[in-house]
Amino acid sequence: MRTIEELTEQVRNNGGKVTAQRLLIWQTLYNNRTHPTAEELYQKLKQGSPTLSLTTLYNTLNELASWGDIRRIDNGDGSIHYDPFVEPHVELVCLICHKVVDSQSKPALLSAPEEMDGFKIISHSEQYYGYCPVCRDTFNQIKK
Amino acid sequence: MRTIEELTEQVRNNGGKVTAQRLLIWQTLYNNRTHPTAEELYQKLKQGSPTLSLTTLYNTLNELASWGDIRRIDNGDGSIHYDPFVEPHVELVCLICHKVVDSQSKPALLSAPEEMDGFKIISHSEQYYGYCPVCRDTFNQIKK
DNA sequence: TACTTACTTATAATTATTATAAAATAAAAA
DNA sequence: TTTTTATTTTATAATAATTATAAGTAAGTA
Repeated sequence: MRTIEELTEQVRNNGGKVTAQRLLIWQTLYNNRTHPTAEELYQKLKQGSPTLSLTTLYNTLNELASWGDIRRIDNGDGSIHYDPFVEPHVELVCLICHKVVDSQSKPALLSAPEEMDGFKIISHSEQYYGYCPVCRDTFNQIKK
Repeated sequence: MRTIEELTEQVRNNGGKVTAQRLLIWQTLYNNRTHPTAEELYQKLKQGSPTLSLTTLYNTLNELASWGDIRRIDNGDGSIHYDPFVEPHVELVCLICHKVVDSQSKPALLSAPEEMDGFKIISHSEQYYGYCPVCRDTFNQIKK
């Protein structure tokens, strides 16, 4: 995710307004490595800004996602998680409890091509699907 | 996705029953490369099996996902897409229209480690996020 | 064939996300 | 500074995907 200053420029360059709500949401996401959902962010943000609406939060998250500053993670628990850490990294996805964990392993590719099959590429990640330490026992029961 | 025979064994080995519904759903997914949603599958399946319920379809899809035979794809359009093609491959994700396209490019890693950070690994994929050919014009407007 | 347990169905409930329209406000213009 | 205007926010309502429940059905087994 870019810095607050760069995001400010991004909004201004497109005729947008740098509102208190946008700043608050940006600051809460910046350097956050916890993959929060919209609802989790909302509960946290409401403490400092009780009138903030969920719609605004969703609008701001969708906007950041369209710029490539955050990424959506579907971990299968019914709500979308957001990840402001968009540098190349490895994600581990549990097939049973749906947890998504950032791995400590280095990704195989450190840089992405600028273009692929007509797509302009902004970021990338590697995902490994399997059974987390907690669910490995369950795995032994279901994967026979 | 494993073959129908292997899935049959999988169910039987766990005290399950190979029902007409499971077979029908398995057969429809096998060799399918279109990333269908539950609803899309349901419309198709209902033609041959009018009393099939959405609940059964969801149950069967979740079951296949927990075995690693299919993978969930969140393309941001509000419903989960399912991908029975779980061999290593590259996916291109558009940040604007949320389309997810299988790339023709070879993945950087052809095989996954058996274990990573305590996870038992079943499959993996590479994802590249950016702007698809259709949305690249929009990109020029929003990414200033 | 009959029994047991797992599965399926129909229905209802839940919940995440988006649409809408009025009110508020940031930023540019006067 | 005040005014203006377009963008944004808010509150509310609507939508739609997915899951829970409970009664009925059928696969596998003896």
